[in-house]
Amino acid sequence: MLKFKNKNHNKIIDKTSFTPVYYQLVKILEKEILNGMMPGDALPTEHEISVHFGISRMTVRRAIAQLVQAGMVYAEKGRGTFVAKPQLDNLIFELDGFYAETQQKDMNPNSKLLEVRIVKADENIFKKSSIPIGTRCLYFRVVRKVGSEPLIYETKHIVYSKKKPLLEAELLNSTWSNLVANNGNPPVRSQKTLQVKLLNDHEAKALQVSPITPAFSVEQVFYDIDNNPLGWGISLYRGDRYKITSHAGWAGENYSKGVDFENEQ
Amino acid sequence: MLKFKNKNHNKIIDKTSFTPVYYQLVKILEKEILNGMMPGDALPTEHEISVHFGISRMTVRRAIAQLVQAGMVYAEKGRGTFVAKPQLDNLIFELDGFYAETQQKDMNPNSKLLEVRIVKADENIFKKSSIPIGTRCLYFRVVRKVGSEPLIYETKHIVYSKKKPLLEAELLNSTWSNLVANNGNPPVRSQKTLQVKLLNDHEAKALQVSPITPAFSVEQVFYDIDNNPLGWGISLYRGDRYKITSHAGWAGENYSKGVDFENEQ
DNA sequence: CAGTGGTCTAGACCACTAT
DNA sequence: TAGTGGTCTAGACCACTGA
Repeated sequence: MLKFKNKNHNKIIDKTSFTPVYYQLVKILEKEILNGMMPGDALPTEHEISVHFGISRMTVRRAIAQLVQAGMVYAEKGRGTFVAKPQLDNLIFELDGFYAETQQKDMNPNSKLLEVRIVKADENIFKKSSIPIGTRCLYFRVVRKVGSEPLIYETKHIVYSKKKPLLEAELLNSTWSNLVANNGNPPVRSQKTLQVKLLNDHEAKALQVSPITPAFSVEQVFYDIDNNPLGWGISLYRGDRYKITSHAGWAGENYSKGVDFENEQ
Repeated sequence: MLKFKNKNHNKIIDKTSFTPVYYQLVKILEKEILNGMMPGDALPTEHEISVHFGISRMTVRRAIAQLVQAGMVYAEKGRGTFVAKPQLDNLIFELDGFYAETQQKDMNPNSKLLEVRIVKADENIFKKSSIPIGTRCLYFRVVRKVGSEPLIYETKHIVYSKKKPLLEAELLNSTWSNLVANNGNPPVRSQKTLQVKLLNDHEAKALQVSPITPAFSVEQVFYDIDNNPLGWGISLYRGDRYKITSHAGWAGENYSKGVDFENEQ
């Protein structure tokens, strides 16, 4: 019997199952680690595991690789594989939902185009985005609402091409990267900066809040494959309405992560 | 000769090299994709690649798996493997540096303990952290500075155990998760919330800024393996000094990501 | 020295896609 | 039906660790 440090292991792998063997093993090892193993404890060797379950060592390695990827274990050449200490001090926030959350949920999301026009990039735009001075850009401002409540204020510049004129509906509904891709030269990378800012009078008015309301500022620059800037935008998210949650470590069943914008306090 | 859509491929794999074959192939494929392939284009089949380079299909699969992991390509059963469209609209910010950056850089980082005492968890603490009302907690407040400039204001509660008394130096210098681990019941997961807040008078005074300064608020709760809360803390980062940068898409050489706290604007 | 994880091979069978 | 990616095997050799 294979010993997982504290107790005999009696799980079995069903080779006829539709779920892959390596994945069954991942789940077995996860459970074994969660129930009674401590950081630093050694897992059985790959050879032991493969013999015990009657599977190939390559399959065992695939399962372990997945646990390494998840940060649950680490392997050391010539020594063994060990339970890792959960990494809890690094903070990773995913802001996918910043946009998506407002869109779903039959909350009547809607947007208002405040201004559109063609501008030539000036010193300021160049400094922020490295778009060369004089470049013709499509400039527009949008307020995004849920119901009658404004939540996001966006200011964007897109390097202009006559190829395809953009319709108002596109400006409001396309994703940022799709808009930037408009001229056929697709963006392949983007640089983002997250800051906190106090809204100025103008922004506060557009968002219908008092001018001293704090806000998340997300600034993005998109580049094509040759590192030419294609677009630059700043989105302001009302700080009184948005918070970002994140989770780290060995997730239990109740894993969650996302953005709320309907919060107390 | 293997055709990578646009041109003949003349790279070669050195099987005697110290760098693994699969990794050489990853780099070759990356270069091939960056130079002239577009999202949606098909890669050569795994079989074609293995024959062309004279390597096993399993090794080819390992290289491709790495590209899938990186989000550069995607595979479809029965169809083939294709170049992916870079995901640029989801925002992922890593705040590892929030702490680390201030520590390095011979910038004379230093911390000041404002208060320590034992408290019993009240209604408010319970609501924020789910630490049961009445639980004895170590409560302390710290200001972290670089040189003479205060940057971070922290308020923390740790579920108290008599096991190991904590020294002042530990409170100031240990990582948050190490402090929480003090009582021998290690934290295995944490929940975090990022918000923007206006500093109140008390916080602003501690950070030596005007009270209407906005700040990042990072709130963390640590749990043990049985989902018992072990600690709860709020860190306030001066919004005028911190910004968080992030990068997405097909990284060129000049990949960068992190936290700056010495910024213009 | 024996044991470990890291790499790699040359097959095999499968489910799926397209024709 | 032919071709694709997904899984799995039973070996092999290597570099590294520890006694």
